Amino acid sequence: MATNIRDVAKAAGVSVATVSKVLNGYTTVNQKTKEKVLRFVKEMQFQPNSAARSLVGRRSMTIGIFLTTGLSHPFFTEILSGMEEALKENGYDLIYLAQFSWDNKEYSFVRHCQSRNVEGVVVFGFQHEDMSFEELIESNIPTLFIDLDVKEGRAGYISSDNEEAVERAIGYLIGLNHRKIGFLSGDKASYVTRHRFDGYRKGLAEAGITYREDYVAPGDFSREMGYQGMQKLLALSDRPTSVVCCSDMSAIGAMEAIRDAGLSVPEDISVIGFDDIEMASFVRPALTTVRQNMKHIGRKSIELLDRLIVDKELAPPEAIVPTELVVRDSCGPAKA
Amino acid sequence: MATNIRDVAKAAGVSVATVSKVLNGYTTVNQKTKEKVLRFVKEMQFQPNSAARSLVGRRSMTIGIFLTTGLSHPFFTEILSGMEEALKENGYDLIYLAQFSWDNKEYSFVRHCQSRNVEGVVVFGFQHEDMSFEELIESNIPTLFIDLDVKEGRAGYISSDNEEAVERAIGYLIGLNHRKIGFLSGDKASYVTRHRFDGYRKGLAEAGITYREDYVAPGDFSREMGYQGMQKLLALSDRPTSVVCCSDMSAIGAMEAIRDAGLSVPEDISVIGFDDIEMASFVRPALTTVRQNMKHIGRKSIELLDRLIVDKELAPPEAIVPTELVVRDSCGPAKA
DNA sequence: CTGAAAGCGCTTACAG
DNA sequence: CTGAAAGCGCTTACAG
Repeated sequence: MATNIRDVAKAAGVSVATVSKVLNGYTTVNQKTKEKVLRFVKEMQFQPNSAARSLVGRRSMTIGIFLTTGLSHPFFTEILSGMEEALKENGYDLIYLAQFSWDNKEYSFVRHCQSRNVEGVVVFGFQHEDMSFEELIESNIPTLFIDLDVKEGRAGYISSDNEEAVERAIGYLIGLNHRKIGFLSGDKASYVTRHRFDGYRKGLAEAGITYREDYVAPGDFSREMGYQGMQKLLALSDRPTSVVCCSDMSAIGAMEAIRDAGLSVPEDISVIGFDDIEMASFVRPALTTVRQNMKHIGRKSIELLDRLIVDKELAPPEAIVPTELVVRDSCGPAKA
Repeated sequence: MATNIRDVAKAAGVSVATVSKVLNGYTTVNQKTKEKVLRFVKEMQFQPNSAARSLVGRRSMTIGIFLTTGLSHPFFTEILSGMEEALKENGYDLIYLAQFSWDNKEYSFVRHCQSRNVEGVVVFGFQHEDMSFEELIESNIPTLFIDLDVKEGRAGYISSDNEEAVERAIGYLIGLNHRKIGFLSGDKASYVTRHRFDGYRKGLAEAGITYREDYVAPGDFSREMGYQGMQKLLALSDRPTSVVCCSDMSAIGAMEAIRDAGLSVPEDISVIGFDDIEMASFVRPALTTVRQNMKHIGRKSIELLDRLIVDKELAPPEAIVPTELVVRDSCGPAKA
């Protein structure tokens, strides 16, 4: 049906081996021959069968993607758009191994990758306790974790600079004379939450403010838990005048709780979000938040993975991406 | 490295052919043999190399996806989550052919599909005028278009019932005594806009209302154009008391224009959106809108495609998915 | 019911 | 510089 290497060899009057060599950039082939072959390749729109190629041990040029959340995680969308660019630039296609599910113990993700001849894997949405990555690490498949600090064998990771981000947010609030600053936590088990919490403590410490446990409300990034967490903070006799949240969604929930308590943002309480999702600029007051450069993270994750794939000796990378504080209308000076 | 069919054949003490046969469900193999083979397959976690499989003409179990928008289209996210389920149920993996770009004339998407041995393709985000689908149609690769009425060869499509949706929205407004109903158009060239416009005219006609060209504002689904389009409508001496929009984003833009003109929703003007994106329930007033069942569309698109792949004789499908009017706070009775 | 052999489309030593 | 041949891991007639 579709043209194969033999067709173009025949058309060009050379052997299959020669066509293969020009396709693979061997320098030993004569310039004239090379040009002739290339002409036919182009004319016949020949594109080598990737299955045959990977079968003989050549590169498959596919990267697998592995998510807890499914492809539809709102957040992942932006990561993807960054990945796309880098994928294209480096010649990869992206394969989503839909067959996999964690709960199926009979099934091995690693085996699936191998059966698909995937060259590398991006992993997103997992926490350490979710599972053991042993099999993946031992398989030696180049792997890049997003937002999880795995650095072992041929696996590295990339994440925002979560600690510095919150530290800076705290600094901003302190500049507005806040001293009573609450923290609306994300999922406790999560890598990013831990680092954001570290940033919180560090920011406080730098300003000489004593850490108060009751100023930290539990959460899980959701709007609902943001609402509930904020209610707890509001119930305090000596309640905070500001709060930094581990996600925009929970910040939005917090703002609702504040409003429902008859208070207002930012007059009574200042709130800072995290992520800068689209909605952050839509809510009223528009949310001041930490912008994560997810697009960059997506692009970089592919670039790092590519290097890991190409260079077998490369030490696993560890990339920390700067964030940006986007100041909008949800923070104001602390009430005296 | 990874175990192959020869390893399990050896372990089970049978020939490679026999292993292959049990793997492929041949009924000619002895029950005992079959069980033995299966035991080793499981024990050794054997998973056949998909490259070798597709090379011999067996199914590759991959579906390609083809988008104008990139994977990160906010809308596509929900479609994907529906696709995921159906992909899993039917044993496919999803491959995103990142290498492709429309502007590259040297490059053929069809050839890329062929070189990847993709069994079917889902196409999303294109309009008729964007390009010619000739090559794709002629290739006879089973194809499913989302939101574009291509039905030819082995290509079919799926879309929401756009016409009925707007017709019903109009009916709802008429029930609120509106007679002056505007239409905020989406991209003129788009399939969905055309059908929504048809629904608009039909809804009007059913209520015996004369169509007025000046009640139709141009747009492109964006917030900005929603804002501008609404401004045009507001400038009319005899302005509409309500407007149905071709997207939630443009409805949000329209609400801003109304507010900026010193009017309010729904007291002065009622507005209806389209899509029911997450933000629709966040804006104030919460947006009454047409909910598209994108998840169902995603799931169904894979199911239909699977049938098309499996049954070579199947006529190309055409699926129209019902919508739902989600009533929130952006519509009220027409002012007398 | 089972297995030996050919072949899918490529690449890569190897010989010339 | 070029090509014949072996082989990647599988499946499928075919013979037994």
